[in-house]
Amino acid sequence: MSIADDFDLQNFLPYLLNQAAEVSSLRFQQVYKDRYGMLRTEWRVLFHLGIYGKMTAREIGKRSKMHKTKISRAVAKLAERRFLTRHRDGADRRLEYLELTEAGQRAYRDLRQVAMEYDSALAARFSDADMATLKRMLRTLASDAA
Amino acid sequence: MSIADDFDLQNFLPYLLNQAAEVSSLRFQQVYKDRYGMLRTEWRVLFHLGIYGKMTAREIGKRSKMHKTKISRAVAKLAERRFLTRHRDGADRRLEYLELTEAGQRAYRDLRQVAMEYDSALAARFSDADMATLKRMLRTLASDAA
DNA sequence: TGTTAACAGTTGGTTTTGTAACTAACAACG
DNA sequence: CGTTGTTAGTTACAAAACCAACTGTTAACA
Repeated sequence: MSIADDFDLQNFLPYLLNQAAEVSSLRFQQVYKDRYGMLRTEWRVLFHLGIYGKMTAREIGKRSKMHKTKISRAVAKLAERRFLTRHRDGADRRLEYLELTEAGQRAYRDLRQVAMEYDSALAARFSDADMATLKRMLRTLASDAA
Repeated sequence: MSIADDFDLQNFLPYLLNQAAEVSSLRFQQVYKDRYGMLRTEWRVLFHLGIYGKMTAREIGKRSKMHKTKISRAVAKLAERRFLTRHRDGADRRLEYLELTEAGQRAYRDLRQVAMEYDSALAARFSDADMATLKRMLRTLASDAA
C-alpha cells in the first residue's frame, strides 16, 4: 500500500502550477528584490499604477485580486520610498488616489523592461501556438477554478 | 506616459502562472485545511510519503524542492498528530526514515481522492490535447526557467 | 588518529502574511 | 436630522515563512 502508489504529484494540476509559478518567478524576483528591495505585492502595485496610471487602492484590489491589507502595506512602503503620492478625493474623502512619482515611474520602466525581456526568454522555449494555448488556459484557470 | 501603458500584466507569464496557481489551489487548500488543519507543506510531505513510501526528509527535499526547514517543521507537526513515525538509520545516524502510520495513510488516501476528483474537474474544462500541452509546458517551466 | 570539511536535520529571531476588528466617511431611509 | 448599514483604508495580533546559525554525525585526508 505504501510503495509506488499510482497517484502522481507531477500530474496534479495545482501542484504543477505552483512549481512552475515558483520557478519562473524566481529570476524576476531577484531583480526587484535586489535592485529595489521590493516584495511581490510592491512590484504589483507599482505595475498597476505604471500601466493604468492614477487609481485608488480599491481599484488595484479589483484588478489584481490582492487583499486590501496587502495593498495597504505595499502602498505605505512605496510612499515611504517616494515612489508614489497619495491624494484624497475631494468629493468622497474615503478615496485616496495613488500616483507614481518620477522616481516611481523610473523604477516601473526599469522593471517593465526586465519583465519584457524575461517573458521573451521564457516564451522562446515554446512555439507561438503553444504559448497562446498556455496563456489562454492560464487565464481561464485564473478567472475561476469551478 | 502614465495612461494606458502598453505593457500587459495579464500576458506576463510569471504573473499569470501565479494567479492560476493561487486560484486553482484554493479549493484543495480548503479541504486539507478544514478537514485536517494542515498547511501546504504538510500535505506535500504527507503525499510524498503516501506515494513513495518510507523516505528521509532529505529525499523529500530533493523531490519537492522544498527547503529543509519547511520540511522539518511539517514533519514535526505530522509526527505530533501521529500521522508518521521516525526511525534513525542504524548505519548513518544523521538520517531519519519517515513513514506514515495507519492514520497517516488514511488521511493520505482521503486527500488523494479529493485531489484526483478536483484534478478531473479542472481538466474537464479543456480538451485532452490542450491539457497534455499545458502539463508538458508546466513541467518544462518547473524544471528550470533558464 | 586528529583535524577540517560536509551533511542531515533543528532551532531562534526576524520578516511577511492572514484575519479580524477598527476608524473615518458616505448612503439610505425613517 | 438620526439611526443603521456599507465602504475605503488601516492597524493589531496571531500564524506562517525566511534566513542564518546551530547540533550532532560522517567523510576526507594529512
